[in-house]
Amino acid sequence: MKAKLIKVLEQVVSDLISQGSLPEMTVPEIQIERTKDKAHGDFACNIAMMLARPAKMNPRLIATQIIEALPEVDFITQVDIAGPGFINFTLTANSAQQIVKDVLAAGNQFGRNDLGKGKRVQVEFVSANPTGPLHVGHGRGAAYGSVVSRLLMEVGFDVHREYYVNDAGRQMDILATSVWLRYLAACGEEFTFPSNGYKGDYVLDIAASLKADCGEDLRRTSADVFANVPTDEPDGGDKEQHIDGLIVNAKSSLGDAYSTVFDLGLSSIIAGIKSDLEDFGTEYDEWFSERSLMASGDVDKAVEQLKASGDIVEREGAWWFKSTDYGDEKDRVVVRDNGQTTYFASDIAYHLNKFNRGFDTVIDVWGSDHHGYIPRVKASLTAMGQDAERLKVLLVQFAVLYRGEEKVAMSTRSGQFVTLKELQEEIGKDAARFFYVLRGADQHMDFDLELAKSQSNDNPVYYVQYAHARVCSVFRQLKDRGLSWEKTQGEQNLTRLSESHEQALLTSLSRYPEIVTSAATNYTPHILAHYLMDLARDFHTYYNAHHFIVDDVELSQARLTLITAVKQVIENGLAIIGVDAPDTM
RNA sequence: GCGCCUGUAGCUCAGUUGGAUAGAGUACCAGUUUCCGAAACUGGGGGUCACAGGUUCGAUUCCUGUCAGGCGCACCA
Repeated sequence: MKAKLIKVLEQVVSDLISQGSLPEMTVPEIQIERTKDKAHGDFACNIAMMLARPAKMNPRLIATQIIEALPEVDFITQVDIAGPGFINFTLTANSAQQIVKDVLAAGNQFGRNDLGKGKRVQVEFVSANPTGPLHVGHGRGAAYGSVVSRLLMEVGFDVHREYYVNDAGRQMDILATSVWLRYLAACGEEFTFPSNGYKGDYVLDIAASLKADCGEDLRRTSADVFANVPTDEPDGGDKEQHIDGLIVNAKSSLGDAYSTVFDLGLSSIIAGIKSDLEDFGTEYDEWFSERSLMASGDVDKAVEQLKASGDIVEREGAWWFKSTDYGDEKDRVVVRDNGQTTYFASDIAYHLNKFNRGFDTVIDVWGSDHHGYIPRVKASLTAMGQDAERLKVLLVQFAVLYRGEEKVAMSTRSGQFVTLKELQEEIGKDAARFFYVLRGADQHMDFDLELAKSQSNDNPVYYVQYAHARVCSVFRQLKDRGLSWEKTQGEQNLTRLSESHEQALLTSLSRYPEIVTSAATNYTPHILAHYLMDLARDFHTYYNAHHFIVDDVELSQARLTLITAVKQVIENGLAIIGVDAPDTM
């Protein structure tokens, strides 16, 4: 309807210009928006005010001319001038009611469109290091990434969801060594656990299953394990050198068996992450391994390509990517002087790999602490002849955890954190997802655990779910009374929906497709969550003001038809967010 | 010091891409159930949109500066 109106107005303005009623000028893009206040009709247009300056005419005068020249439009009943020169349009009652039929006809497809035209989009999100279970900080990225993915599917993109597994590198060696040390302790060896090792309970669990698998085959004496290892930090040494020394000893004394420990640690943690995400309503199409990227030679190839183009040069024994040539603030090391490639080298290869897989758009969802990383990744893509604009990095700000007034410190290393699993068990998947998605991603978020736990009934998600359950309850009541809903009869009597509460609901329903499109194209799931709360409120208000099962059969059927449409839209919206729409609470 | 994000009601946050009298939730106060679920509804108070300039018909929104908070500035990942 909006688009139709815009077309009509464009025609009118260009006619006025050719008639000489308006001077020659370039006409700005015509915008139609929904009014905030019902007194201003349903749609408003500000074109008269936009034209006032170039035309050097009074905006109200221009508006008058436009209205006079306006042809009949079938779904508009009234056109007014208001304020400084707004043109307000009021819809006919018929066109407002049409939305109910549209919703019921489309069912769970209502809200979908083909804006994306099947273009392929990759969304990579969470991608936390597999060195421990996911914690609540990852939850926000998981909720955000998965809802953005679903929104993009809803508007017609072919979406590929991916988790990048950082299964290479030093952190993984620290994990493997931590597991082995816990295993040795379980075998009876006595020593002080390194301050920089992973101390979480999950490491103990993995060590226990290692012992169950291998018995004491991997046992070495603690004297051997700690031989020639620099002292740890608490003893006046360096914790990094201490743990690196332990890694070296682990690799040499275990030999081939080291990979047994390493792989058990990795696979245990990945399995845990997968099941935590699944429980959290977050699915993936692919788990992409960093090691596979190295094994395939992609990392070396990417580095060679950039060496050939002169973008990677040797300096002080290391190889540097000259990202300053592309606007970054400093150059970045890709191959260290010890010959090892950096994480950034893998990332260059990974992003090239993504682009080569033929995605039209590549989306990375990152924690905001990685924002400094964007220029160098884009720079590397540009250097390799790719269009860096195709990469969109969406930053998610941190959720700061509180227990009441007290801030919760989180560290994977010390093992003191609240896991995503724990959060789910405390407040449930639905509440957690809705809560995370309720705020804009670029908004710093305070997440008070006490509040989320103790007042979980006040969580907005229940408000929306309750609206859905209430509709279901009405239909249970209908059945109990031996009555039934006749869709055809209801649709024929939609003109009976004349109460202000009903008008408000019709307007809210008609907004849904625009909300989905806007949420998807702007990557802003929170506006969908807010919309659902608004719709639920409109429904609850209506519920309290009017009865649906009434003696007037035609009116009753019309109302039942309306609330069925409301139920459908709530279902569709909640499905995108990944929250259940229960029939009873 | 430089860069990114943020600053809106006591608190947590929206604000439809620059529009009309800045809105919700929560908290507080006062009300609403013989009737489809009160996890609901109705009403009330509460604001220098951090501050100062600028752009224009019009600024919470865009630009500049100042102040405040978060994060980042490794041959770590």
